[in-house]
Amino acid sequence: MYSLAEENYLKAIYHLEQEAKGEVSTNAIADRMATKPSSVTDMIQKLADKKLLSYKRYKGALLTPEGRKIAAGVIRKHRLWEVFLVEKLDFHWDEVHEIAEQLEHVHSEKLISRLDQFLGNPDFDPHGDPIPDKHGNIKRTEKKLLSELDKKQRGVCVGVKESSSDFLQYLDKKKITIGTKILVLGKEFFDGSMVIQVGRDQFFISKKIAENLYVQTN
Amino acid sequence: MYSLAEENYLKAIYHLEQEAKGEVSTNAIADRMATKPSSVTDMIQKLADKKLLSYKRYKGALLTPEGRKIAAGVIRKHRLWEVFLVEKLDFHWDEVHEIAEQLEHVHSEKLISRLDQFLGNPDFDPHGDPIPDKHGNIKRTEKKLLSELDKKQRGVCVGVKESSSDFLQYLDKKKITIGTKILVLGKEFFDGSMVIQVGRDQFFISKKIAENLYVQTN
DNA sequence: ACCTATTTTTCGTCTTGGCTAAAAATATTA
DNA sequence: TAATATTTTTAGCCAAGACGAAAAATAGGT
Repeated sequence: MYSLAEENYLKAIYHLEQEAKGEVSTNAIADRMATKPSSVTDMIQKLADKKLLSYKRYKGALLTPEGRKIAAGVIRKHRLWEVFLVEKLDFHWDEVHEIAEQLEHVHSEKLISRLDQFLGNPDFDPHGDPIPDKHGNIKRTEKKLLSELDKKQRGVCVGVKESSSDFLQYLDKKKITIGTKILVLGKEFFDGSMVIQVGRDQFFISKKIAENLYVQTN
Repeated sequence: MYSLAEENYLKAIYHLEQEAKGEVSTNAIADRMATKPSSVTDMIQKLADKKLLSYKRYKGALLTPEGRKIAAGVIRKHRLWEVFLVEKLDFHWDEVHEIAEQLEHVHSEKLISRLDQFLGNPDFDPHGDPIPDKHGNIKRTEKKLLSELDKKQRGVCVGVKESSSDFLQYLDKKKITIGTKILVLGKEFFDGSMVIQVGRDQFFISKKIAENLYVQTN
């Protein structure tokens, strides 16, 4: 059984590995966890002793398969609880993160498998992020950023890159959610802005919006 | 926001106050929490500083209204989560305690009020214990021990005193659960044993069983 | 290659919540 | 009431996880 602090470090390192592909630096971990580099060094040495990651002084950290499995387990729990909060307790998708941060540390294999079943074995969380299975494997989809689409292409919203409250509320206002179909009506190459169609509405979106919305094209 | 340790102390003291009516001794708290008296002294001094309980050296502890409110809040969460586990995730009532011990420390007012609503605002947990409302008030029922009933009296099972796994499994085997109607067919004054009727079955129960089963008579 | 800036680590310290051993207060019993 | 037993507190210590300051290693620029 791993401590809350250990689980949070593993999770953060897991995410940083995905984003950066390769060793994760002490500073990067400190930034993401809002802690100090010296604290990070302490902890990654401890996690290295426990064989959850490999670490050479000054060279950054890389999760071992065991460490990765534990991190994926925490992320699995986090995302399942988010589904629960949104689907069953009618929370809005921009208010579930903090609560899931707490729920993800409840230890019970049986609880999480029952929860998974209760929710209908969902593959994605309310933000469109994939939920690892009990072995830590993730079903990856071919998703791209809306900004990568060209004029007249269609896509289905499957997630967001940024998930700040402001951004999620913007999407809500525009009636964009997971599963929403989007058609690109026009694209301005000068500033990357677009005009898109959502349902019967047509409107303008900035490059910044388009670069933070994942869509699936089929 | 109170720490996990603080919440657990408050909860333990709350329960001991109910059972013993009056100041709670250092040793009693240490026993219940499987910790040492010296640790208890440290913590109750800390809680007294925070005005969550009143404490005079060598005289035991008594919760303040504020401390009692917090304790009741933790118990409310514990019991609501137990209902969730049994009603929604099909857990057996003898396996939910440990999980609820973890879930009860998740902090979110909104979560717990939504959960309450989702569960249909239950008044009792799966063991028949009352669930405090959001203000910490408990709806007490006139429950008595089965052992207090006389021959030919009827009662409805509303809870258990002991909730050991062995006992709960015994009840399960005998098809006794919350809401089960019980008729006392005979009572032996020599050893306190009884013959009771449950549904179409009639069987013998020992004094020990009868003293650990709460019933409501009406 | 050298000097400087940045990153990372080490070291000593802090807080929380435990513990043991010993001292102090209270309770009990002769 | 005096002696003893029990309970409670105090004091010093430990581990986890965080911090800042200073030292060490690496990276960059010339």
